Amino acid sequence: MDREHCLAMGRTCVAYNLRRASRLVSQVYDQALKPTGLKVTQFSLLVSFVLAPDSKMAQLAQWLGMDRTTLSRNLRVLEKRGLVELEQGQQDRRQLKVRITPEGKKVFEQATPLWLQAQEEVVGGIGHEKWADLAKELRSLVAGLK
Amino acid sequence: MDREHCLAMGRTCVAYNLRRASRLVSQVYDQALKPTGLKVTQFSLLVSFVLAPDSKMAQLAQWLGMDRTTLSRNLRVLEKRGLVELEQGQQDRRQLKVRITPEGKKVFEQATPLWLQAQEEVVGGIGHEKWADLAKELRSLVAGLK
DNA sequence: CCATACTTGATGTATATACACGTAATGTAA
DNA sequence: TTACATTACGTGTATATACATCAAGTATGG
Repeated sequence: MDREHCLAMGRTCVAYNLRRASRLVSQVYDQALKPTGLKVTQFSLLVSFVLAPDSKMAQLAQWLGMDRTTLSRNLRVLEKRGLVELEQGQQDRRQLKVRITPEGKKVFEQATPLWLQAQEEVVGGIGHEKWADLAKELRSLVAGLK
Repeated sequence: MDREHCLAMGRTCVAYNLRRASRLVSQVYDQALKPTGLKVTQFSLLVSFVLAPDSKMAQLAQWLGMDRTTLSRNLRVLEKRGLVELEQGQQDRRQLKVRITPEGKKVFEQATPLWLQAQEEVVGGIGHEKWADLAKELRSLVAGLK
C-alpha cells in the first residue's frame, strides 16, 4: 500500500470525513450551548420530543438513525436532570413513552437562541446555499443506508 | 417554540445531520472491517501513521481535527493490540512519536480491501460525483472552523 | 542561572456510541 | 391453553470523544 493510495483513502473515506466534520461542528454547538449545560446531542433529542410527544423509544431511535441502546442511555442523562419523563405504556407494558417536562421545555427554550448562534456561525462558514445542498446530499446518503 | 420551528431545526441543524450521517456510515465501515477487529476510527489512524511515520501526537491531533486527549486514548487501544509503538522523542522528551508496527502494517493491509468494499457501498448510494462534491464542501466546512 | 510562562502529554470524569446478550411482555399456532 | 417465536427495552463491555486539570519538560526574560 503506497503513499498515493493512503492519501486517496484519507481524502475520500466517507467515514473519516464525516466523523471529522461532526467532531469539529459538534464542538461549536456544545460551546454555544454551554450556559444551558446541554450538549448538542441532548438538544437534538429535546427537539424530537417537542416534535413527537409520547413517542416510543424504538420508533424514535429508528427516526434518529441511532441504536436503540444508545438512545436509551442518552435518555437517562436527560431523565437524571429532570428534563424528560419516562412512562410505561398502557396497552403494551414493554413500551416506554418519553415526554419532555416543563423544566425540559424551559431549558429547551433557553437553548434555542444559543443553538441559532452556533448554527449561524457554522453555516456562515460555507454559506446558506452550499449548506442547503450539502444537507440534501447528506439526507440522500442516509436514505441510501437505512 | 412551535412545531414549524422545531421541524426546521431538525432539518437544518448541521451538528444533527452530520452526527446522524456519521453514525450510520461508521456502522457500515465497522461492519466491513469486522474480520480485522478494527473500527473505522482505528483504520483512519493507521492510515495517518503510514502517511506520516514518526509524527508527534499534538501535530497529528491537529491534522485529524481531534482533541489531543482523544487521540491519546485512541492510540492506547492500538498500542495494547500491538499495532503501533510509542517512542519518547529525542530532542524533546515530552513528545511521543507514533510508529506503526509490522503487525500493524499486516492488519492494515488486510483491512484495506474491506475498507474499499464499505467505501463502494456507501459511495454507491449517492454516486461518485455527488460524493466528490459533498467531500469538497465538507472540507471547506471544516476549514472554516479550524 | 532562576523564575515564570508555555508546551506536551496523561488522568479524572462525563457523555456518546454500538454490539452481544439478557429479561420481560406480547403475539401466535397447535 | 401452552409452547415458541417475536418484540421492547435494559445491561455488560468496549471504544470514541472532549473538557478541566495535572505533571513534567522546555523556552524565555531578567
